[in-house]
Amino acid sequence: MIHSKFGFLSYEISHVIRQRFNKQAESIGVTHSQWRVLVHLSENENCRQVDLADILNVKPITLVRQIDLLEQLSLVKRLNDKEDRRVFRLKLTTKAKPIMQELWQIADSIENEICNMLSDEEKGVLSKLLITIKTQLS
Amino acid sequence: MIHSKFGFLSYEISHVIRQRFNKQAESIGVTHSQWRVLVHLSENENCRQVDLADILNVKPITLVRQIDLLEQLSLVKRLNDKEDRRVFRLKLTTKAKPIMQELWQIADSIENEICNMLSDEEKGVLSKLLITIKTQLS
DNA sequence: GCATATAATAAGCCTTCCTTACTATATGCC
DNA sequence: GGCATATAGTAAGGAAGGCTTATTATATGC
Repeated sequence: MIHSKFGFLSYEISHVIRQRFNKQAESIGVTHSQWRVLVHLSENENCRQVDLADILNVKPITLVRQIDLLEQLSLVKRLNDKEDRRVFRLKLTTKAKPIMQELWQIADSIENEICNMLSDEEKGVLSKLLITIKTQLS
Repeated sequence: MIHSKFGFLSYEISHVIRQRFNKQAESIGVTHSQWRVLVHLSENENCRQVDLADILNVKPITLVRQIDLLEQLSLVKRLNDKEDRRVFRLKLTTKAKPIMQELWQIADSIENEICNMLSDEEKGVLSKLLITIKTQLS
């Protein structure tokens, strides 16, 4: 039955979440995908584009476009690596910090809506199971 | 912590699943999104485009393009409604049936990979929680 | 010092999604 | 009957996310 397929369920859920996020973050000018880049970058500052693309599960060329946009928004900087002149090291700008806080607030508000549907225990179980899957998928 | 956010987790998981599905279904010429249309249509045969768009959580114009493509592949037919000349009723073609079986097999194989990561009990709990969320989200 | 590998990117394409605006048809109301 | 309003589908056009293939510059291994 379709309704018990994780593939479908996780898609349907993340689809709705993405839509809500995009709507609320529209005024900030950052999409859910771009926010995903920012978040993973903030956890891996100073990484190379090729590393971040790998973390994000996209091809390097896909990330190039996104970094281009984020650089235009002055949220991300490409810094030359001293040891390897081919590579850029990625950094969040100081301007990015407060904007990311706003984005986290949006994410939190959506997250809270979902959390209200579950008990504390259920929340814990769900997180654990999803983390298990995510870890093993990559 | 990012790693315990359902929004992120469900996205990351469905992102990987979508990629795998698209790769395996490439030879069939159907994307994950198009398959999503087919599945929801098969559960709501003879519905109007506007109804299906609503089910899929997309705007009618978005569905128009997808139906166009699926019609080109001879997987879906638009039938005139006798009572309301503005509407089309959507149907899967006979050609769609075997192709959907192939697609279900791909989906099942991906699903099984995930299921192997969990115990039977965990699977049941996860389904239940995700269904709770999905139901309340819409 | 040459062959091979790698990082970033350009060109160009497809799909998904949208906003806005149009056409045809239904429907409610006078 | 006839007009106002609502609704179903779609054209036009655009943004974003994703890709393949090929190019350039630089590293690196032999």
